[in-house]
Amino acid sequence: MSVAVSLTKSPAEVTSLAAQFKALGDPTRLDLIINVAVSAGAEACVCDLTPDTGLTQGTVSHHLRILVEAGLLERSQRGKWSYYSLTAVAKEILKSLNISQPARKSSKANC
Amino acid sequence: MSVAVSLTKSPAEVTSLAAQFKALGDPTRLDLIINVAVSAGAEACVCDLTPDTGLTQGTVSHHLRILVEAGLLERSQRGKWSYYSLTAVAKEILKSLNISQPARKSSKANC
DNA sequence: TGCTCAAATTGATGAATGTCAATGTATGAT
DNA sequence: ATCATACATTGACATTCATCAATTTGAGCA
Repeated sequence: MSVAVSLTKSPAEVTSLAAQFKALGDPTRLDLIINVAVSAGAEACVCDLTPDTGLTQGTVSHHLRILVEAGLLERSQRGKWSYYSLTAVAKEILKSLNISQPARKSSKANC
Repeated sequence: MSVAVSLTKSPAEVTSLAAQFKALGDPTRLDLIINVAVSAGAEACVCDLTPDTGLTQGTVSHHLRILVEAGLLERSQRGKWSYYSLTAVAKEILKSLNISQPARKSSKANC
């Protein structure tokens, strides 16, 4: 019998991990994630996130979709607004990067 | 005076972090990093890494260069061989992913 | 029923990326 | 000096990607 215990990831795990890294590998998306993390209630809507990026609303929506598909953000629609929040995976990653959520932050709602 | 302490990253830090995530965001490169991590002596040469990828030697060399430029791998040439090993940053990231280095691993040297 | 606003989607475009085949470079052996 | 080996680099090509402008969807309100 083999006593060797593999500490590596399975091919499927590697693929999934790489996809998450890829999603975080764009400065705009990493910034979006961080902005969500430090937002009041740990969630933010597109209209709050868009101005900081200097990009078009459509482009920001596009990036948010990529982050959702990577399993890093969750979308919840309330009324006309879409609120994005961190998934457990994203929280884990940010924690290891020493990006915690502040006790409180001014909620600069724009919409 | 402001009592608020920013827990976010500076723009430069975000850019650098995103670059590292981007480097890890390719399945081949993530696989290379993991293979280096689990190699005997925590280092590996191109001829050992290439067969596992199923890619051309030139392509693997290309990916390794990207990982070096991202600050995730270090290159040290000894004789005809280039040995790649993890940087401190890469070790940190792998540790948070629960990818540790095994106590020992068969060194399947091909060259 | 319209109207307004937030967000998503579509189509287009230029830039970046992954890959290979081929070539170049440097090191060690004969 | 010549040759083989390990690796890096170059050029080409197809694919993916980030972005914008414009349009569409969908929800609440007058």
